[in-house]
Amino acid sequence: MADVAAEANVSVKTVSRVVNHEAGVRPDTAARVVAVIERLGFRRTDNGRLLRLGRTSTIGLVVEDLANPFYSQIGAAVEREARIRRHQLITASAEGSPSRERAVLAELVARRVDGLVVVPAGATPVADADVLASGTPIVYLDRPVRGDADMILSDNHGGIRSAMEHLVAHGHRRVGFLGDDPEFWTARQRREAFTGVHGDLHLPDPPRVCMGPHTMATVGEALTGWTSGRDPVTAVITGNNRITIHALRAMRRLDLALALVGYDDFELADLIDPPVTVIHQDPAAMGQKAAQQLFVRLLGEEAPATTVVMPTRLIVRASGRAPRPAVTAGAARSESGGQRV
Amino acid sequence: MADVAAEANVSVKTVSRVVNHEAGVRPDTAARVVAVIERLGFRRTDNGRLLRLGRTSTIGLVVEDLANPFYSQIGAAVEREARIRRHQLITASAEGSPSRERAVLAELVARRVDGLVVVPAGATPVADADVLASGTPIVYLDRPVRGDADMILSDNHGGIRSAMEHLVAHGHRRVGFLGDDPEFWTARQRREAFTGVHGDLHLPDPPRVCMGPHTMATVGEALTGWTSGRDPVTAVITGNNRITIHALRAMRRLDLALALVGYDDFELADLIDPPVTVIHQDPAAMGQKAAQQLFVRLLGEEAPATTVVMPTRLIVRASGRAPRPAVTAGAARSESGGQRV
DNA sequence: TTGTATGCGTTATCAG
DNA sequence: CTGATAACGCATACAA
Repeated sequence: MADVAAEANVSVKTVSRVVNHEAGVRPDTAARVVAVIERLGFRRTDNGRLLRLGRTSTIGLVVEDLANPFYSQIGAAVEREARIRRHQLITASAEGSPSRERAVLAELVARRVDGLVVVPAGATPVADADVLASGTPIVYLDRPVRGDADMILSDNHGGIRSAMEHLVAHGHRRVGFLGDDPEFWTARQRREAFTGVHGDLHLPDPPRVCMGPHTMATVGEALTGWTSGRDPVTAVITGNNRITIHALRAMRRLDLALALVGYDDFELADLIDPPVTVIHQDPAAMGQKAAQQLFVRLLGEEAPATTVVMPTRLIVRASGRAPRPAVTAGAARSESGGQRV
Repeated sequence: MADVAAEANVSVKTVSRVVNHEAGVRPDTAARVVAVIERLGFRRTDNGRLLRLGRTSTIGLVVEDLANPFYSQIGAAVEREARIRRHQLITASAEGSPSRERAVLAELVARRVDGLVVVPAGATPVADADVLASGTPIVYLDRPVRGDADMILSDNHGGIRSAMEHLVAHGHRRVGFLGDDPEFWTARQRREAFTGVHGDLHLPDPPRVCMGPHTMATVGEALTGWTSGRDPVTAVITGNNRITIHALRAMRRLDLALALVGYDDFELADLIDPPVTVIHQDPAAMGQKAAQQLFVRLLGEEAPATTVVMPTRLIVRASGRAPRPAVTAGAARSESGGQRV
């Protein structure tokens, strides 16, 4: 900028004015400056500007794994909202580790991002002290934290309930729940919803629950156990998209034909045989909501922290009906008249 | 930092030394400073530091759509490489628009990212002039650009060839190609590979090609056309993951049972009926390679631009064999002895 | 061992 | 309308 100023025989401030389209520059002066800018190929650097302005026009997003479709859809939505508002998005994976999450947040705070959207890791997430101290606005997503903060959550209880009611309506009484690592709040939440609804619907005790972390092997073992004894399970609910996939593979490999409702919709769920009934949360909508809430804060809104619970929707395909004929599931009273699901 | 200095009765420089763990500070002084830092909750801001240092420890990633698994896997890999090297990653979606890509790149250059990984948009991408002028190291990914630059590409020709050889080995002679928008270089590349190999293998002319942009409807129309006349097509190759999915849905809806090989692997391809044979590119490996190459440049490597072509791998499942019995595919000489695929 | 002066690139203030 | 100067938060060179 100094170069341009020297070349155009004006002060840096005048160049600054031209670059920022500020009023109060004589047209011919402006034209001269513009010409020099073109000739020298000058581009304003944001660093100095942002240092001076005290903002970075940057927001940070911290999730567990950017490659997981659930998070990548959140990421795409947050980035879009940011771009609309001329902000840039720094993304980081915490890889499920609370300590890494703290480190990543510290780095983002050090960089003075204007705000943060975080899917918190760990068993009982606490509003991050560093972030709190820095005063950086933050919106937590998918899982709540102890402390006063904006949160966008999903209706886990409602999702599980809709799944179980669906299964029961199709004659299932013995339903198993394959949950994720109880380290995750959502996993515990869904487990509690499962046992709660299990009681409400007067299903035969004990409720079968197997929490993760899961691999296809652990899922397979659980399913084998649940189906090999007396009173075999005829349906399972899986606690998230990864476990759904493990379960589908395990069922395929073990040649089990259980009814299934999966948490999280996934692409191609309709092309699997049978098409998979799922509890749909809308990650794009959640991400958008979180970003919007963050920008409300960035605009100086001082209202008390809000918690938004986003609804889920049961997408009925076929896997929630009675098991396939291959299995002799005496207890399952199929309602769908021999439909091969 | 000035506050801390004042409070501890030392100079800013001493605080700086303590913060950066530089040698040459008396332990008791350091302790005093640390105490004040704790008390005031001081955290160094990167802005000033980076302004002074002339680097930002930030790299940028520009792709078409962060929610597409192909790109989100690239994003996760690039972010991981960046994090290992204590850099942060700014991601942006160009949404397939060259003008938006230019705008996004200009913003990243203005922010003085240290380097860029870009999946270029547009028909004939040219090394971005702004980026070039700024001297920002850049690695292009998945599609080449005119001009001298590092590129990580995928072996599109080899991928298509492996798919066609597989289909021919399973008795198919009339194969259709459903490509993406010829706007994309990869789409054109794969189309050319298809027609080239089609000739090499002496398959009956004319080669059936239908380029996008595609919806399930356009894919359905193409498939209907190809299968309804005489000399019906018995197998199709799809040009990327989105088109594969359109094709699967269309075939399901139209009750067509064509052999299929899809470009790009996708989760659950093995659970579809029949399991989908795919040409696998490894987006994570491509992203990692691109980031590694970028960091080589960031370390000052001055070697001439390199182009790396990553191999593809045919993952054989079942969909590439003869069509299902439902179709009377006289021309398809199944080799798999009645196996029900 | 510690401090002073200076500069990174930009914008704000206020005087001309 | 234009410019000189200070300031943003930090690091470097050099001096004490």
